[in-house]
Amino acid sequence: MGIPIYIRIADDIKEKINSGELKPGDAIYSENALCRAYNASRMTVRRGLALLANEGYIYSIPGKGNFVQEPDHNTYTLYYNEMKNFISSVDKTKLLEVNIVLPNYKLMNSLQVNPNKKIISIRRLFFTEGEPVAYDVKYLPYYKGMPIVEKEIHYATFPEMVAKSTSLFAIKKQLVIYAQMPDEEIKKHLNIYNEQPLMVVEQKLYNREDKPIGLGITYFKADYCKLYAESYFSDINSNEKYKDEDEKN
Amino acid sequence: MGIPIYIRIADDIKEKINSGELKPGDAIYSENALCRAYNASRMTVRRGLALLANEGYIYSIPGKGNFVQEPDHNTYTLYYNEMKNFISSVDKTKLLEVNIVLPNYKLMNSLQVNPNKKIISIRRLFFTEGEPVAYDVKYLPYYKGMPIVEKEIHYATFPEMVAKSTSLFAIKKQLVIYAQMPDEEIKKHLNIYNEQPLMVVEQKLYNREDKPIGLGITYFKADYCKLYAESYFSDINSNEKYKDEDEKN
DNA sequence: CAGTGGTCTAGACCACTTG
DNA sequence: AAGTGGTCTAGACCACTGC
Repeated sequence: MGIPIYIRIADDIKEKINSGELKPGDAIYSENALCRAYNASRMTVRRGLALLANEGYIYSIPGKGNFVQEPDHNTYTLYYNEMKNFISSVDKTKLLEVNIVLPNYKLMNSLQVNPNKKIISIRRLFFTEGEPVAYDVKYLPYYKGMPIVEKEIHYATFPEMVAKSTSLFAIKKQLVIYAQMPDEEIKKHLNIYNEQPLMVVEQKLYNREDKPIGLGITYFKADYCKLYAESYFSDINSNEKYKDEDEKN
Repeated sequence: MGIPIYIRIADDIKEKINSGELKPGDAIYSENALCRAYNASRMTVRRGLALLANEGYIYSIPGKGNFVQEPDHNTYTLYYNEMKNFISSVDKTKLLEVNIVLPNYKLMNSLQVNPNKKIISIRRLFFTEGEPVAYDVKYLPYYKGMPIVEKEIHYATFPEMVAKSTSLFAIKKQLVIYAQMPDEEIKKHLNIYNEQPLMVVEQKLYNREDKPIGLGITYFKADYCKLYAESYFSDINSNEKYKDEDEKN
């Protein structure tokens, strides 16, 4: 049969955990016991256990054994792209303003810069099918040799704008998400006449040295922004390619 | 030196990727080449590469090689607990109503049940320091032997309420997050007198067979709900325990 | 002390891609 | 045919926990 042993081991144990036969805190059979049970070498058994550990199912205590992990049910995978969310896609942007400013107190704090540091501020409107759907402000501390091209200003997402020099891998990001009523200026830009709230997404970018390299605040018309998240582990179970054979058994 | 070889291999390659020396699409040295370079066996080299693959840095094509992955900069890790968010913690709940209802159209659709299926509906208020901060509704299809105890109704989070029978592992969850104005009933319950929006979080739970087993909708007063998310890979870099030694080099 | 997990080796065979 | 990654073995030594 084509299913690798380590996958079978992982799936079997996973099944025991999902079905409740093994509960958080319970010990797994020892690696040597699993070797005998599956007639496999220890490296193969350990590979199976490594899979489970990566997916958050088990943890190990050296000298004691492998144990079922308490699942973290507060952690989700969130998909967020300022230009493309669950219900709408930005197809046009309008540049309202590009400016060099000095930081106010909040910016100094957020970007960890001194009061004399020049900050590039970019204000944009996002459109979906002719309708203004979001008002967007980006602040980036100005560093030498920072090439901001017109095309980027219009269509690049924030990480793409900032990551010209370093690799996108190196960038750490934080989001803070909340609801808010629009002020008069935003109401004007987004054509809001009734009482309608905003979804606000603050995006903060850090470089490899944990230094802030950008702050973006996007104000979405509530109607045009739903965010979507799902359980952290969407079961990377028996790597798809074995799914069919799996069902036959 | 105490740092395992496979960690060193992974860190070295990670460094090349983070610094931009290796770009997405580039090929890594072959496994055999890395064996020679680090004077290590192939299993050890492969273990290092497995680390990188797990963290999304590289992927492999059998027969060809290992390649640097295009980073997914739209994926975040979101922390969400209905009882405890970024800025406030629920310290009291008030049960407004527990009811057995028949599903309306939206519920039938959401929970994939027929019109005669009995649904348990639970309406609660969440308080923080005496202040009502959220209005919460849960719908769970009623199944035999479903023990809902008073204590759970007050203080359990949704996954905990539902997961009495199966393991929490088996539960898949989806969140949809949006902003909305409160209707009159919610305004009343949450003591909202001015124009203040709500953060709404819909939480849908599925069992192992992908069948919906619960729908929860939580309406937070905007002031009391900020959600927080960060880059998917918070650098599980050189496993903490090696951090110090790492810096010495 | 025996048993556990953590690291590592030096081979093997396979399926695949490339020239 | 040579090189690549994918799976697997049968050992080894270590540090650790428990009795």
